[in-house]
Amino acid sequence: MDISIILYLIYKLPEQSKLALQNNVSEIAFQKGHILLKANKIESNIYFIKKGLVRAFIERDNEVTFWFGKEGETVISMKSYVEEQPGYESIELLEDCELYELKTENLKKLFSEDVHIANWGRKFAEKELIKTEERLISKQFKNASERYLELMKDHPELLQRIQLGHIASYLGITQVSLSRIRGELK
Amino acid sequence: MDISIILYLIYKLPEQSKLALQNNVSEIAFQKGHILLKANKIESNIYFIKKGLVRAFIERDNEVTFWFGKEGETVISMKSYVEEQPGYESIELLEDCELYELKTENLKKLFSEDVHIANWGRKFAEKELIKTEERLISKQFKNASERYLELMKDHPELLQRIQLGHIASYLGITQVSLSRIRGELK
DNA sequence: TTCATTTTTTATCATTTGTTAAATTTTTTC
DNA sequence: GAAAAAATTTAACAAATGATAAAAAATGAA
Repeated sequence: MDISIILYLIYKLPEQSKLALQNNVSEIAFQKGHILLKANKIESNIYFIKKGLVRAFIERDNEVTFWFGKEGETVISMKSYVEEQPGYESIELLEDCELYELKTENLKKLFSEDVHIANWGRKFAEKELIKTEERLISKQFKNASERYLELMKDHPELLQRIQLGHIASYLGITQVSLSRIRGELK
Repeated sequence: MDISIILYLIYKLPEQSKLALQNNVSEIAFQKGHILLKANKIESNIYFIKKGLVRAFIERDNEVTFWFGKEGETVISMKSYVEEQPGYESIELLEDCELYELKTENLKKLFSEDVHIANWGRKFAEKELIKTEERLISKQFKNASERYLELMKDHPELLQRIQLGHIASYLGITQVSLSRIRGELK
C-alpha cells in the first residue's frame, strides 16, 4: 500500500501538506523475526506498513501479544510517541515487511508548523483511540469464544497469517483454551 | 477545578489560543442521576468536570460501566466526536456536578483555524489513548483481584465515592465476585 | 522424501469467575 | 428512631478458563 494512500486513510491533507509529510518518509525493509521497536526504550521513529504483518507484545512473567498490524497500519510505541518515555511494547515482524519510516522528531516539527498536519496527527490519535476503546469494551462484554468469533468475522485473514499461540494471547486466553474453543465450534 | 487549569493539564496553549478556546466554554450544573450524554445519539457537546463524578456505561443484555470521570476530566462520546456517528455509551452523573460545556462544532472550527488548538486536540486524544491502552493491557495481564488492588492503589478515592456494583462492572466482574475478592483480602 | 522441530489438539484436574438466592448491613425516608 | 429500600456480603453450585502433560498434525531442513 502506497504511503499517499496510507496518509489519506487517516486524514485528507491539502497537496502541499501532504508533500511536506511525505518528504520526511523513507522506505526500508526487514525480514520476518526482526524486532522493529524495543520495549523499555524511547523510540525515535514510527513506521507505516507498506507490505507485511507485525505484532506488538509485552513481556513480564509471560508474554502477551496485544496488537497486530498489517498493510496500511501504523507501527508506533505510543508511550514513546506521546510521553517521550520508554514504551512497554516490542514490535516483532511476523512476515518479511516493507515499511515507510518517519522520524517522530520531524513529525513533531511539522505538527507545530502546519495546522493541517497537526489535524492529521489529531485524527490519527482519535482513530487509534476508537479502535482501542472498542477492544476494551469487547473484552468487557464478551467471553473468549465470542471474541474469537468476532475476530474471525472482522479480520478473517489474520487467522490465516498468524499462528494460534499469538491469536490466543491477543484474545487474552491460553493457546489450550483457544484450541478447546475451536474444537467446540466444529 | 478551573477551566484554565483543565485545559492546561492537557496541553499548554499560548494566551491568545487559550482565550479563544475558553470563550467557547460555558458553565452548567446538573444533579446526581442526570443523564448527560445518551447512547445511540450524535452528541454535540463535550464537557469538562469542574466538580463532581460521572460514569460512562453501555447497555445491552446487561449494563457495563467502563469509565469514571472526576474533577478535571473530559466527558465525551468518543464515537460522536471522532466519527460523527451515534455513540455507544451513556453518561450518568454519580454526584451533583458543575460542568464546563463546549460545542464540538465550535471546537472543530477552532481546530481548523488555530494550529495550537489543533495540537491541543491532538494531545487530548493521545493522552486518552494512552490511558485506554493501559487499561486494555491491565485487563490482558491481570486477574480481577489484581485489577482491584491496582484500582485501590491508583484511585483510592473512587472506592469511597462509587458504589461497589459500578466498581465491579468497571473491573469486568460481577458484584458478587468483587465482594468475594474483598472478603479474601481481609 | 525423511527426520527433526514447531505448532496445534486433546485430556485431566485445579482455579477463577458466574449465577442464583438468601442473609446482613447501610442508607434513605417518613 | 423505625420502617422501607438499597447496597453489600455470604453460600452453594455451575461454567469458563488455566496449567500441565502427552499425542497428533503441520512445517521446515537436509
